[in-house]
Amino acid sequence: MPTLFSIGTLSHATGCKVETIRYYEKIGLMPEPARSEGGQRRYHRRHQERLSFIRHSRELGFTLEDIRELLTMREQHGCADDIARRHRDAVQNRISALTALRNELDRMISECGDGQPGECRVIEVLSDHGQCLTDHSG
Amino acid sequence: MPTLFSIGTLSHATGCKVETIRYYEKIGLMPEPARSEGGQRRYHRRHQERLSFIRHSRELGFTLEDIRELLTMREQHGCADDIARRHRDAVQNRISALTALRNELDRMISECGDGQPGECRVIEVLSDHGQCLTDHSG
DNA sequence: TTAAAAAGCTATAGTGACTACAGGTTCAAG
DNA sequence: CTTGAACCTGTAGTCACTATAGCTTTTTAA
Repeated sequence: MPTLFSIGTLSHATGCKVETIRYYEKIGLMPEPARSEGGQRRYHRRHQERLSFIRHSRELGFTLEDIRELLTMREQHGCADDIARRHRDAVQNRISALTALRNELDRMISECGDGQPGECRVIEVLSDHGQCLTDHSG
Repeated sequence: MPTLFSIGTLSHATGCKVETIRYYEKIGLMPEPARSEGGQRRYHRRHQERLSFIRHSRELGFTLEDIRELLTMREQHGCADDIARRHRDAVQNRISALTALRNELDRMISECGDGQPGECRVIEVLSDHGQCLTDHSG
Protein backbone atom coordinates (compact mmCIF):
# COMPACT_ATOMS: atom_id res chain seq x y z
CA MET A 1 0.00 0.00 0.00
CA PRO A 2 1.40 3.44 -0.93
CA THR A 3 1.96 6.11 1.69
CA LEU A 4 -1.12 8.06 0.67
CA PHE A 5 -4.30 6.32 -0.35
CA SER A 6 -7.87 7.10 -1.30
CA ILE A 7 -11.07 6.83 0.71
CA GLY A 8 -11.99 3.71 -1.26
CA THR A 9 -8.74 2.02 -0.28
CA LEU A 10 -9.26 3.00 3.35
CA SER A 11 -12.79 1.66 3.14
CA HIS A 12 -11.54 -1.64 1.77
CA ALA A 13 -8.79 -1.90 4.39
CA THR A 14 -11.09 -1.28 7.35
CA GLY A 15 -14.41 -2.68 6.18
CA CYS A 16 -15.96 0.71 6.85
CA LYS A 17 -18.19 2.17 4.14
CA VAL A 18 -17.06 5.28 2.29
CA GLU A 19 -20.16 7.21 3.40
CA THR A 20 -19.50 6.25 6.99
CA ILE A 21 -15.91 7.49 6.81
CA ARG A 22 -17.11 10.86 5.53
CA TYR A 23 -19.75 10.87 8.26
CA TYR A 24 -17.11 10.24 10.94
CA GLU A 25 -15.13 13.14 9.56
CA LYS A 26 -18.19 15.40 9.62
CA ILE A 27 -18.88 14.69 13.29
CA GLY A 28 -15.20 15.12 14.17
CA LEU A 29 -14.42 11.50 15.01
CA MET A 30 -11.92 11.26 12.17
CA PRO A 31 -9.54 14.16 11.42
CA GLU A 32 -9.70 15.95 8.09
CA PRO A 33 -7.18 14.26 5.83
CA ALA A 34 -4.92 15.83 3.19
CA ARG A 35 -6.40 16.37 -0.26
CA SER A 36 -5.20 15.62 -3.77
CA GLU A 37 -4.82 18.51 -6.24
CA GLY A 38 -8.31 17.71 -7.48
CA GLY A 39 -9.72 17.80 -3.93
CA GLN A 40 -10.02 14.10 -3.15
CA ARG A 41 -9.19 12.78 0.32
CA ARG A 42 -5.74 11.25 0.83
CA TYR A 43 -5.19 9.12 3.93
CA HIS A 44 -2.25 7.40 5.52
CA ARG A 45 -1.55 4.69 8.03
CA ARG A 46 -2.44 6.76 11.10
CA HIS A 47 -5.94 7.25 9.72
CA GLN A 48 -6.29 3.55 9.07
CA GLU A 49 -5.30 2.68 12.63
CA ARG A 50 -7.70 5.19 14.09
CA LEU A 51 -10.57 4.01 11.91
CA SER A 52 -9.88 0.36 12.74
CA PHE A 53 -10.01 1.26 16.42
CA ILE A 54 -13.35 3.02 15.89
CA ARG A 55 -14.84 0.16 13.90
CA HIS A 56 -13.68 -2.46 16.35
CA SER A 57 -15.15 -0.46 19.21
CA ARG A 58 -18.44 -0.12 17.32
CA GLU A 59 -18.50 -3.87 16.72
CA LEU A 60 -18.18 -4.32 20.47
CA GLY A 61 -21.22 -2.07 20.84
CA PHE A 62 -19.67 1.12 22.16
CA THR A 63 -21.54 4.30 21.18
CA LEU A 64 -19.78 7.01 19.22
CA GLU A 65 -19.69 9.11 22.39
CA ASP A 66 -18.02 6.21 24.26
CA ILE A 67 -15.56 6.00 21.40
CA ARG A 68 -14.72 9.68 21.66
CA GLU A 69 -13.70 8.97 25.27
CA LEU A 70 -11.84 5.80 24.33
CA LEU A 71 -9.85 7.68 21.69
CA THR A 72 -8.85 10.29 24.26
CA MET A 73 -7.75 7.55 26.67
CA ARG A 74 -5.75 6.02 23.85
CA GLU A 75 -3.99 9.27 23.03
CA GLN A 76 -3.23 10.00 26.68
CA HIS A 77 -2.17 6.39 27.38
CA GLY A 78 -4.88 6.27 30.02
CA CYS A 79 -6.98 3.34 31.16
CA ALA A 80 -10.45 2.70 29.77
CA ASP A 81 -11.37 0.23 32.48
CA ASP A 82 -14.40 2.16 33.74
CA ILE A 83 -15.87 2.79 30.28
CA ALA A 84 -15.55 -0.91 29.47
CA ARG A 85 -17.05 -1.92 32.80
CA ARG A 86 -20.01 0.45 32.37
CA HIS A 87 -20.60 -0.91 28.89
CA ARG A 88 -20.32 -4.51 30.09
CA ASP A 89 -23.09 -3.89 32.61
CA ALA A 90 -25.31 -2.32 29.98
CA VAL A 91 -24.74 -5.32 27.70
CA GLN A 92 -25.56 -7.72 30.53
CA ASN A 93 -28.81 -5.90 31.25
CA ARG A 94 -29.74 -6.09 27.59
CA ILE A 95 -29.02 -9.84 27.57
CA SER A 96 -31.21 -10.41 30.62
CA ALA A 97 -34.10 -8.47 29.12
CA LEU A 98 -33.82 -10.26 25.78
CA THR A 99 -33.64 -13.67 27.45
CA ALA A 100 -36.87 -13.02 29.33
CA LEU A 101 -38.37 -11.91 26.04
CA ARG A 102 -37.26 -15.02 24.18
CA ASN A 103 -38.71 -17.23 26.91
CA GLU A 104 -42.04 -15.45 26.62
CA LEU A 105 -42.01 -15.78 22.83
CA ASP A 106 -41.15 -19.49 23.15
CA ARG A 107 -44.06 -19.99 25.49
CA MET A 108 -46.46 -18.17 23.18
CA ILE A 109 -45.30 -20.14 20.16
CA SER A 110 -45.35 -23.56 21.81
CA GLU A 111 -48.83 -23.04 23.23
CA CYS A 112 -50.12 -21.85 19.88
CA GLY A 113 -50.01 -25.33 18.36
CA ASP A 114 -52.44 -26.57 21.02
CA GLY A 115 -55.21 -24.09 20.28
CA GLN A 116 -58.31 -24.70 18.18
CA PRO A 117 -58.06 -23.47 14.59
CA GLY A 118 -58.65 -19.74 14.56
CA GLU A 119 -57.41 -19.32 18.12
CA CYS A 120 -53.91 -17.96 18.15
CA ARG A 121 -52.12 -17.90 21.50
CA VAL A 122 -49.70 -15.29 20.19
CA ILE A 123 -52.48 -12.83 19.47
CA GLU A 124 -54.20 -13.71 22.74
CA VAL A 125 -51.16 -13.04 24.87
CA LEU A 126 -50.44 -9.80 23.03
CA SER A 127 -54.03 -8.73 23.64
CA ASP A 128 -53.92 -9.41 27.35
CA HIS A 129 -50.88 -8.57 29.38
CA GLY A 130 -52.37 -10.55 32.28
CA GLN A 131 -51.51 -13.74 30.38
CA CYS A 132 -47.89 -12.71 30.11
CA LEU A 133 -45.33 -14.12 32.52
CA THR A 134 -42.71 -11.55 31.64
CA ASP A 135 -42.47 -8.35 33.62
CA HIS A 136 -41.83 -5.62 31.14
CA SER A 137 -43.77 -2.92 32.90
CA GLY A 138 -40.75 -0.71 33.58
CA MET B 1 -64.15 5.59 33.13
CA PRO B 2 -66.69 7.39 30.94
CA THR B 3 -67.53 6.18 27.44
CA LEU B 4 -65.45 8.89 25.80
CA PHE B 5 -62.15 9.99 27.27
CA SER B 6 -59.24 12.29 26.48
CA ILE B 7 -55.79 11.48 25.16
CA GLY B 8 -54.39 12.04 28.64
CA THR B 9 -56.71 9.45 30.12
CA LEU B 10 -55.81 6.99 27.36
CA SER B 11 -52.15 7.71 28.02
CA HIS B 12 -52.60 7.00 31.71
CA ALA B 13 -54.59 3.80 31.05
CA THR B 14 -52.04 2.33 28.65
CA GLY B 15 -48.75 3.78 29.88
CA CYS B 16 -48.18 5.19 26.40
CA LYS B 17 -47.08 8.81 26.17
CA VAL B 18 -49.44 11.38 24.68
CA GLU B 19 -46.94 12.29 21.96
CA THR B 20 -46.54 8.64 21.06
CA ILE B 21 -50.30 8.18 20.71
CA ARG B 22 -50.45 11.13 18.30
CA TYR B 23 -47.45 9.68 16.46
CA TYR B 24 -49.20 6.30 16.08
CA GLU B 25 -52.20 8.10 14.66
CA LYS B 26 -50.05 10.01 12.19
CA ILE B 27 -48.45 6.84 10.83
CA GLY B 28 -51.83 5.11 10.64
CA LEU B 29 -51.29 2.56 13.41
CA MET B 30 -54.11 4.06 15.49
CA PRO B 31 -57.34 5.19 13.80
CA GLU B 32 -58.39 8.84 13.93
CA PRO B 33 -60.68 9.21 16.92
CA ALA B 34 -63.76 11.41 17.32
CA ARG B 35 -63.21 15.03 18.35
CA SER B 36 -64.79 17.27 20.95
CA GLU B 37 -66.46 20.52 19.86
CA GLY B 38 -63.19 22.30 20.56
CA GLY B 39 -61.24 19.80 18.45
CA GLN B 40 -59.72 17.58 21.15
CA ARG B 41 -59.45 13.83 20.62
CA ARG B 42 -62.09 11.63 22.23
CA TYR B 43 -61.34 7.92 22.56
CA HIS B 44 -63.28 4.90 23.72
CA ARG B 45 -62.59 1.35 24.87
CA ARG B 46 -61.78 -0.04 21.40
CA HIS B 47 -58.94 2.44 21.09
CA GLN B 48 -57.62 1.49 24.47
CA GLU B 49 -57.58 -2.21 23.59
CA ARG B 50 -55.81 -1.57 20.33
CA LEU B 51 -53.22 0.66 21.94
CA SER B 52 -52.58 -1.87 24.73
CA PHE B 53 -52.00 -4.50 22.08
CA ILE B 54 -49.53 -2.24 20.30
CA ARG B 55 -47.66 -1.34 23.48
CA HIS B 56 -47.45 -4.91 24.65
CA SER B 57 -46.11 -5.96 21.26
CA ARG B 58 -43.54 -3.18 21.38
CA GLU B 59 -42.44 -4.29 24.84
CA LEU B 60 -41.86 -7.73 23.39
CA GLY B 61 -39.64 -6.11 20.78
CA PHE B 62 -41.80 -6.30 17.66
CA THR B 63 -41.22 -3.49 15.17
CA LEU B 64 -44.08 -1.22 14.17
CA GLU B 65 -44.20 -2.99 10.80
CA ASP B 66 -44.48 -6.35 12.59
CA ILE B 67 -47.29 -4.85 14.63
CA ARG B 68 -49.14 -3.72 11.53
CA GLU B 69 -49.16 -7.38 10.46
CA LEU B 70 -50.09 -8.58 13.94
CA LEU B 71 -53.05 -6.19 14.02
CA THR B 72 -54.26 -7.50 10.67
CA MET B 73 -53.96 -11.08 11.96
CA ARG B 74 -55.92 -10.05 15.01
CA GLU B 75 -58.72 -8.51 12.97
CA GLN B 76 -58.94 -11.50 10.65
CA HIS B 77 -58.69 -14.00 13.52
CA GLY B 78 -55.60 -15.39 11.85
CA CYS B 79 -52.55 -16.97 13.43
CA ALA B 80 -49.38 -14.98 14.05
CA ASP B 81 -47.24 -18.02 14.65
CA ASP B 82 -44.77 -17.30 11.84
CA ILE B 83 -44.28 -13.65 12.78
CA ALA B 84 -43.60 -14.66 16.38
CA ARG B 85 -41.22 -17.42 15.30
CA ARG B 86 -39.28 -15.13 13.01
CA HIS B 87 -39.00 -12.59 15.79
CA ARG B 88 -37.95 -15.25 18.30
CA ASP B 89 -35.06 -16.24 16.02
CA ALA B 90 -33.98 -12.61 15.63
CA VAL B 91 -34.02 -12.19 19.42
CA GLN B 92 -31.99 -15.38 19.88
CA ASN B 93 -29.38 -14.19 17.41
CA ARG B 94 -29.12 -10.90 19.24
CA ILE B 95 -28.66 -12.74 22.55
CA SER B 96 -25.89 -14.89 21.10
CA ALA B 97 -24.06 -11.89 19.69
CA LEU B 98 -24.38 -9.93 22.93
CA THR B 99 -23.19 -12.88 25.01
CA ALA B 100 -20.04 -13.21 22.92
CA LEU B 101 -19.58 -9.50 23.35
CA ARG B 102 -19.96 -9.60 27.11
CA ASN B 103 -17.44 -12.42 27.33
CA GLU B 104 -14.95 -10.39 25.34
CA LEU B 105 -15.54 -7.32 27.52
CA ASP B 106 -15.10 -9.46 30.65
CA ARG B 107 -11.82 -10.78 29.31
CA MET B 108 -10.57 -7.30 28.45
CA ILE B 109 -11.53 -5.95 31.85
CA SER B 110 -10.09 -8.81 33.89
CA GLU B 111 -6.78 -8.74 32.02
CA CYS B 112 -6.52 -5.00 32.42
CA GLY B 113 -5.66 -5.27 36.11
CA ASP B 114 -2.58 -7.36 35.26
CA GLY B 115 -0.96 -4.81 32.98
CA GLN B 116 1.77 -2.36 33.93
CA PRO B 117 0.58 1.13 34.83
CA GLY B 118 -0.08 3.00 31.61
CA GLU B 119 -0.84 -0.18 29.69
CA CYS B 120 -4.54 -0.67 29.30
CA ARG B 121 -5.65 -4.03 27.92
CA VAL B 122 -8.99 -2.54 26.86
CA ILE B 123 -7.32 -0.01 24.58
CA GLU B 124 -4.88 -2.63 23.34
CA VAL B 125 -7.56 -5.08 22.32
CA LEU B 126 -9.59 -2.35 20.68
CA SER B 127 -6.50 -1.30 18.74
CA ASP B 128 -5.76 -4.78 17.47
CA HIS B 129 -8.53 -7.07 16.37
CA GLY B 130 -6.01 -9.92 16.30
CA GLN B 131 -6.03 -9.92 20.09
CA CYS B 132 -9.77 -10.34 20.11
CA LEU B 133 -11.27 -13.78 20.64
CA THR B 134 -14.72 -12.78 19.50
CA ASP B 135 -15.68 -13.12 15.88
CA HIS B 136 -17.61 -10.01 15.05
CA SER B 137 -16.40 -9.68 11.51
CA GLY B 138 -19.81 -10.22 9.94
C1' DT C 1 -68.78 33.84 37.02
C1' DT C 2 -64.39 34.22 36.14
C1' DA C 3 -59.53 33.64 36.29
C1' DA C 4 -55.85 30.65 36.44
C1' DA C 5 -53.88 26.31 35.65
C1' DA C 6 -53.78 22.11 33.36
C1' DA C 7 -54.25 19.70 29.39
C1' DG C 8 -54.83 19.73 24.68
C1' DC C 9 -53.71 21.24 19.68
C1' DT C 10 -50.44 21.54 15.25
C1' DA C 11 -46.18 21.73 13.11
C1' DT C 12 -41.50 21.23 13.14
C1' DA C 13 -36.94 19.69 14.49
C1' DG C 14 -33.95 16.65 17.00
C1' DT C 15 -32.05 11.92 18.51
C1' DG C 16 -28.16 7.95 16.95
C1' DA C 17 -25.66 6.00 13.53
C1' DC C 18 -25.71 5.73 9.63
C1' DT C 19 -27.56 5.09 4.36
C1' DA C 20 -29.03 6.72 -0.08
C1' DC C 21 -29.56 9.83 -3.58
C1' DA C 22 -28.73 13.63 -7.14
C1' DG C 23 -25.81 15.87 -9.91
C1' DG C 24 -21.49 17.08 -10.62
C1' DT C 25 -15.87 16.35 -10.81
C1' DT C 26 -11.48 13.75 -10.82
C1' DC C 27 -8.69 9.94 -11.55
C1' DA C 28 -6.59 5.64 -13.51
C1' DA C 29 -6.51 2.26 -17.19
C1' DG C 30 -6.44 1.06 -21.84
C1' DC D 1 -7.61 10.68 -25.26
C1' DT D 2 -11.56 8.53 -23.92
C1' DT D 3 -14.22 5.93 -20.93
C1' DG D 4 -15.92 4.54 -16.71
C1' DA D 5 -15.05 3.89 -11.99
C1' DA D 6 -14.35 6.35 -8.08
C1' DC D 7 -14.78 10.54 -5.88
C1' DC D 8 -17.03 15.13 -4.36
C1' DT D 9 -20.86 18.03 -1.73
C1' DG D 10 -25.22 18.57 0.08
C1' DT D 11 -29.48 16.98 1.34
C1' DA D 12 -33.02 13.79 2.74
C1' DG D 13 -34.44 9.37 4.57
C1' DT D 14 -34.35 5.49 8.14
C1' DC D 15 -36.66 3.88 13.08
C1' DA D 16 -39.38 4.92 16.89
C1' DC D 17 -40.05 8.10 19.13
C1' DT D 18 -39.12 12.81 22.03
C1' DA D 19 -39.05 17.69 22.58
C1' DT D 20 -40.07 22.31 21.59
C1' DA D 21 -42.81 26.59 20.45
C1' DG D 22 -46.74 28.94 20.38
C1' DC D 23 -51.11 28.59 20.45
C1' DT D 24 -56.42 26.95 22.09
C1' DT D 25 -59.60 24.33 24.98
C1' DT D 26 -61.05 22.40 29.12
C1' DT D 27 -61.20 21.92 34.00
C1' DT D 28 -60.89 23.47 38.65
C1' DA D 29 -61.07 26.70 42.48
C1' DA D 30 -62.24 31.08 44.38
